[in-house]
Formats: sequence, structure tokens, C-alpha cells
Amino acid sequence: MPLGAPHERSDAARNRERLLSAARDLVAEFGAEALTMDALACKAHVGKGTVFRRFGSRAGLMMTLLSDSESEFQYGFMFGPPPLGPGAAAKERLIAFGEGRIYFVLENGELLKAAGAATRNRFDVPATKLSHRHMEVLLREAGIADPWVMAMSLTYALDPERIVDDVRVRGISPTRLTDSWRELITRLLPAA
Amino acid sequence: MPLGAPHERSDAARNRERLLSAARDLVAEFGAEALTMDALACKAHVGKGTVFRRFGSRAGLMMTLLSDSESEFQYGFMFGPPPLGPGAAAKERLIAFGEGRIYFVLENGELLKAAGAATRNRFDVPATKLSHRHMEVLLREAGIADPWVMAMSLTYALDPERIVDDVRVRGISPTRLTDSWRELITRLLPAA
DNA sequence: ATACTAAACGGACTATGGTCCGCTTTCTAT
DNA sequence: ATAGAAAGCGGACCATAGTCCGTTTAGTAT
Repeated sequence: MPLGAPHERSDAARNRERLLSAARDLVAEFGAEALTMDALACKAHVGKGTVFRRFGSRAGLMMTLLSDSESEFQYGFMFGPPPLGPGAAAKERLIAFGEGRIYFVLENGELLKAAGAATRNRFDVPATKLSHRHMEVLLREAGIADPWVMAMSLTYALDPERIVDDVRVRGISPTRLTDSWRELITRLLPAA
Repeated sequence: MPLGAPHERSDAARNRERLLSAARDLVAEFGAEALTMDALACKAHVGKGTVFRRFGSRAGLMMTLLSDSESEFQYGFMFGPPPLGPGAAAKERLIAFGEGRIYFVLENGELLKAAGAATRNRFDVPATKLSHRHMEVLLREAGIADPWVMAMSLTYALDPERIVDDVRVRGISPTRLTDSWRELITRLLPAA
């Protein structure tokens, strides 16, 4: 909760816990795809309006559910050891970032797809902004002319829907994805 | 209509015309985003079931609406003059393809976004498959190790939602997009 | 303790994509 | 012309995300 928030009312806190717990149960049992807001409200013994006030939307709920694992990955590329974290060359860090991202998506794919779908402006997701900014900085360091736009191209190349569907629908192995990502970054940033 | 189709009944043909005409009117007047299937059925004086039998889904309708301009673009990169069409080097053709695609998306953005949204497996869209295949062939010709996967990365980099939002929401000029695409392909395929 | 206020609550309501199925129309074979 | 079959039709119906607003409740000031 943001600083300066006046005080969270006790009933609000209680309902938030109920909702998160019920949501985790439902996702564990039936998968994120199958979670409906009505079912969640019902299972948490809470009104539907409460669900939406708390999370804003289905996508917001999914992002909340993701935030722990997401924070962990973010910590990894911002403060962790090289080659993912600081200390390695931009090229190595980008390769490691893409590989990490691909495995992260494959672990949390359902949640990520659900968080991205039905969100206008997927880019408004804070985690997406942070990833984009990270790649932008590395690309600038590596001498790319328009790092902002290039980072956007790479962001979409790592789109959760793309990764999940490649692997689960089109039968591409994760290794092929990471190998191809490595080839992409290697050719994009040859000077090392 | 595909060969071997037994015969299109006259009432079916009449309703198809009515629907297409009504759909074009609605898109022209209110934009593709705002088109609802109920409104379309009503305006065409046709039942809702008829709309869905004809087009399958909202996305299917949008694809039908797109098919003329899409065919034109497809013709351009398959049979048209170089550098877009055959006769130029793979690298030049890829650069031209991306540029053409970016402008095509900016002209038909609403329809394309509407066609892609709400479609599971965006990749099932035939036009997308064709574009992917085209890039795959060019990438193989240029010596990319896994052209299928790389073509998928580039497909997502040219995602309609991405292009439209970059330009219309995030204020990036089309020129920056095409310049960055050129940089991407140039670095990706240096041997020319 | 009481009264007051702002926040939270809940569930009926709306919007919209998509499905279902009994009825109608067109075509064809006789 | 007639009858039968297959295709087409329409709109009631369903599922689900998201909104609205009158009611309840937790904190606070007296």
C-alpha cells in the first residue's frame, strides 16, 4: 500500500485476504483461464463490487497474483549477479534477460496471458514498463540508434502470448526459443 | 467462395450483401471499435444468428472487411516489383516488407486490432500465416539458423496493436518505426 | 457513549460476444 | 406441381466483465 494512505479499514483488509486466498485456490484448482469474477466473489463470500473496487479489473487481479514472482525476476535483473544483473556487458545481459523472461513466462504463462488480455494498453502494466526501460538502457549502452523503439520491438518479441503459444500450441521447444533469442541479440549487437 | 461449394442459396447471398454493406457503413461512421454485432444485425435487418453463421465471430467479420486491402498488400510482396517483391536481396525485401506492413497497419489499424483481439491463436489468421511464411523464407535465404522462430519474433515486433499504440498513444512517428525496423534488419542480416 | 463521516459493501443491472434450436425458405428430384 | 431434404434464419438465451448506487460499517471527534 502506498505511503500516505490514510489507513486501511479492518473490513477492507479482511476482505482482501479472503479474496487473495480464494483466488489462489481457484487458480490452483482450475487454472487462471477458468477464473471468473463471479466465482471469486462467491467463493470469498464477498460482493462483486468489492472484487472490482479492490483490483479494478480481472487483469488487475492477475497482476496482483503475479506480483511476488514478478518482483523476484525484477530483482534478478536489477540487482542480482551477472550476467543477468549489473556487471556484465549489455549484450550478455540482454541475452540473459530474454532467457530468464522466457522461462518466467513459461512458469507463469496463464497468469500473464490473463493479465495482458482485455487490458487496453498492455504497456500500462508497470512490470512491462520496467522491462522495457531495462532493455532500453542496455540497447543504448550498446549503441542502438533508437533504443526506445528497439526495446519495444523486443518487448513484443517476448510477448507472453507468443511464447506460451509457441511452446504449448505450436510445439516449439523452450530451447529453440532461447537459442533464437541469443541469435537475435548476438547479431543485433555484434560489437560486444 | 471455395470451389465445390454446392450452391449458395439466394437468401444467403442477399443477406451477405446486406451485412457487408451495413458493416462498412457502421465502420465508416463510428469506427471499427464501436461496431457491435447486435447493432450490425439490427442495421442489416437480419437475425443475430445469421451474422454469426456468416462470419463465425467478430474477428471473422473484421477479416472479411479487411480482405481486399490485405490481398493487395499480399500481392505486392509476392508478385510485385522489387524491393518488396521478388528480385531483390532478402535483406532489402525484409526491410521493404516491414515498412510496407507498418504503413498498411497504420491505414487499417482499427480493423486489424479488432480482427486480432478476442481471437485465440492470432496465428490462425491466414494472412498472418502467410506473412510469417514469407519472412521465414527470406530469413532462411539470409542464413538465419532458425528462420521459423525468428520470423515469429519479427511477426510480433510488427504486431498491429504495437504499431498503432506506438503511433497513436505513445506519439512515436511512423518514420521512427520504419527507421528502427531498418536498423533491426540491417544488423540482423549483415552479410547482405 | 454518541454522533458523524467517509470508506467500503453487495448485488442488481448493463453491455456484448457468442450459442441454441424450432421454424422457414430454397432447391431438387420426381 | 409437389414433396422432401438440406440449408438458412432469427431472436431468446447464456456467460461474463464491469458499473451503479442505496445501505452498512469502521474509525474519529466530542
